[in-house]
Amino acid sequence: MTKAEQTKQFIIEKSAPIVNKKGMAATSLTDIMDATRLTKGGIYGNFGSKDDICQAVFTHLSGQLAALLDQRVSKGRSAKEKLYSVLSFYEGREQVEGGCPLLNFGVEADDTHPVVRDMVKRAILNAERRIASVVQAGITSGEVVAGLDAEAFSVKVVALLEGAMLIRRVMRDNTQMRMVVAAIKSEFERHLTASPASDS
Amino acid sequence: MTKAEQTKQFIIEKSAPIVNKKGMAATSLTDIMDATRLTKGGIYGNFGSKDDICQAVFTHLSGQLAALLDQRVSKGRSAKEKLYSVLSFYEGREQVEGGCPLLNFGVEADDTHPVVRDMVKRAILNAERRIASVVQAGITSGEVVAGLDAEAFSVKVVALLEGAMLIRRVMRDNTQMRMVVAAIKSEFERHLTASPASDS
DNA sequence: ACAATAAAAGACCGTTCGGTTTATTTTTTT
DNA sequence: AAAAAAATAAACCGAACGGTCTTTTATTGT
Repeated sequence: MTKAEQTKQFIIEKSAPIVNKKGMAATSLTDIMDATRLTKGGIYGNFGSKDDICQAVFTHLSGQLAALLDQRVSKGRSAKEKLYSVLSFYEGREQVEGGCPLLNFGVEADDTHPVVRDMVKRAILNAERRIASVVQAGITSGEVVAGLDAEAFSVKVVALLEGAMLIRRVMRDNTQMRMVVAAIKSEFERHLTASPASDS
Repeated sequence: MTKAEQTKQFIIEKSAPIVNKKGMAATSLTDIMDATRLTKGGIYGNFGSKDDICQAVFTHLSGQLAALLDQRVSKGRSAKEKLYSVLSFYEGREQVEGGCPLLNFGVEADDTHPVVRDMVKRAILNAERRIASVVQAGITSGEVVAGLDAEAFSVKVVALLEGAMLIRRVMRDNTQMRMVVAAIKSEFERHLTASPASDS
């Protein structure tokens, strides 16, 4: 990795929590200068504009999130384990500093930044697809009954979790998140086949 | 209503859609001047700061939202009618210009503005209480089975709707909102008593 | 080690920001 | 209609904004 690439990555990583918390528009170049201990020259030598930095930050955060979730999915050996591992990720105290980037960037971009809005759109679809794949694999393997609509279920799960993350951030309390996760588990379990080889 | 009160209300109403869309920090005095066709003097004679305007805007928007929802609730004659009337409100194409103020202000304020964050917190609790009351009344009247936990159900409904509103705004498509509303209805109906006097 | 090259520093640009102040106009009260 | 009060206009303030450009400092290939 060349020096420029290192610095670019460094700027992204140092800026990410700030942009995720304060928002793209409200984050100033001075904020980024303070966080990186770099001057404007150093920053604008690596990025064309503040907007470029913000987009790179979102790509970084959503990629990081996707990697963490994929890891959870691959860790589980059954659909139930995979789903529950993902849910425990959300139930646990805040994964990404500043909260869910899909929520943060999505709300800011929806009316002001079509490019980022489209990036968020894709990220949401990926999140839904991740859940739907787990469920669908469970149906194929016979672990989950075919009556569960994988698509509809994944939409519900993502909407519930995003809503719960908003509530958790505003309330500064994750009891409602726990309730939501419990409700998802309960609904999922209603659709498990009564097979003998089920654990826990 | 005195002239000052009129002007104040006028500024709030003209600013509301802008602040709701762009966010508090990203909305400039110039934006508000353009929208109201007033100059800085006219605005600062009625408000102490931009922040005061933003807070008044949130109070206005959340109050308006609460009134619309209360109206829906009072319109229905049964718990089912009341709930479905509320759901159709969300399912229908966008009630407040710029999207749900709880979502917009909540996401912006959570890390940057404790005062507004607290206002959003109260608004969310009110929204949950509204749903819970409808369900609880349904249980009391015998329309809904006692097995349905009114509190837990209302948390789920609010989280689902907020998540669905995020998705709708980002996607610019409300098929997922429709799926979410359908899922809420389906779950609610599973908890209706099998009484004879049920309509539709 | 030493050029050639890449990267970062820091002064500088015009613009816009939120907010203040004074002067003027418009309401309201008497 | 006159006096008092309230509301608005418009010039003005310093600070901060995003972005550019030239100079200085590191890095890199040879």
